[in-house]
Amino acid sequence: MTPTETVFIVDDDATFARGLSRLVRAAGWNPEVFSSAAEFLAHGGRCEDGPGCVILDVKMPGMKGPELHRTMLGRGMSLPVIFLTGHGDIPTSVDAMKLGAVDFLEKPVPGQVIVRAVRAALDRHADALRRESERSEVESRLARLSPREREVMTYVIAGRLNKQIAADLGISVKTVKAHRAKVMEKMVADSLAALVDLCRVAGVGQRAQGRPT
Amino acid sequence: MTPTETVFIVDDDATFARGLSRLVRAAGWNPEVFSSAAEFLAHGGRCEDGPGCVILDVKMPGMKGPELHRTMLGRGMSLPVIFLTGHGDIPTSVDAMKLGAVDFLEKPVPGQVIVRAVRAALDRHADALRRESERSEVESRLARLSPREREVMTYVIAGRLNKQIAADLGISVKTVKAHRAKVMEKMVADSLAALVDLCRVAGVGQRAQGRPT
DNA sequence: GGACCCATGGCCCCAAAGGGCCATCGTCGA
DNA sequence: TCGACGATGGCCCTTTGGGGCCATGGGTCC
Repeated sequence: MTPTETVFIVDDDATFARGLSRLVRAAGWNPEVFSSAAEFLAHGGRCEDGPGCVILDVKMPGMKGPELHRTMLGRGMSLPVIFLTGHGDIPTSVDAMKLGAVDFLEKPVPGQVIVRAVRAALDRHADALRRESERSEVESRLARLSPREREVMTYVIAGRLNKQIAADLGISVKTVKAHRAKVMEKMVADSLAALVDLCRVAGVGQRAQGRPT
Repeated sequence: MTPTETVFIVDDDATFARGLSRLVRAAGWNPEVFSSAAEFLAHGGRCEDGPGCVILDVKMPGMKGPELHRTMLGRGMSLPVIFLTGHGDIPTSVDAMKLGAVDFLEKPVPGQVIVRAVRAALDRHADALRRESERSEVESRLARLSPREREVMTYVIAGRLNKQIAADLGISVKTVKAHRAKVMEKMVADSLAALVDLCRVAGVGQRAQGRPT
């Protein structure tokens, strides 16, 4: 079964939201409607089993769409945002896009346009989730390393030889080997190349040698 | 000396362009004015010695700003674009931002706002140039590899042992070693880690092992 | 035709990495 | 206090990788 793709709809206009909800359902996604930013934030925008996105009304009583967008970013929520607005202006749309909104549409919007935007948003989120899951997997492995192991690892992925690392750290080659072996085991890397890749995924220790000219 | 930062101004309104030009110069950058998209394209937007950006008027006789933007992207020009417009609309601004425009401003714009946008655009371009120069350096090294060497390299950065590569290619370990040595020499990599890094910069052969769960 | 590059590979040797076995300390939690 | 674990390291042996030296054969470019 296809993992459920959830489309959160945050709009104070119940009638409009219902229409959107139907559209979303008809397109094969799972709509969830909220009538205010606060209500949405209380729920947390969790969509356990798959990618999702949010369709935000710009103009709502209480917290406005753009403000909610910023709040979401501040909380580290990666849910892509699509704005819908009745009376938007350029600065608002530009700011929204700068912050990574997928689209900024003016009502009335043809259903097809919304569907396309949602599709793009869901795809983007699916990518983000993939990258994030890889990254967090690597992070959890990194977390299992002892400080010393991690230190040795940074030397290893910098291309240093065991003897050099030993000299730098003032310890014996045997000990470096021991740490190194532990690193490979804990990181579940079966080769130096794999270890370097894993570290790059997590953004650890860039560049093993001087940059090119 | 600071490398010259060039700000191309494409606007059919000569008076406005002159004002912009003065503003840009006062901010310490080098302005270059063009009165039409065609004129700018003919010049090519080359700014030899440093980062640059373009300030485009949306509404011009002949090719419009957004059209020029697309043309630039089609030609692989990495110059960041800032739009200025008198009568813009949301779809235009949103499309421009989706295509990577740095900003989309409505006239009249406070000089300070323009300066900030240009600063951001120049910084972005400087980054892009840095990455591009690294990338092209690696590409040129890759281009020096013989097909066989490159083939061997993909196995190497996938974490395969020489004996495994030899078996896979049906050749002797000695030959693999020879190719491998040539690869390290031509790529100017002094360690496996460095080689992997170089390849990642150029987007060659991702992931040395299965992805995490 | 000679210079050069590429692909191939045998022989040999050394350096480096991997790993087993064992041992000592010190810390920390049960 | 015992046991787990991290850090350290000696000894030893095997597998790999790196290179030197040399050779063959096939192309290509002046």
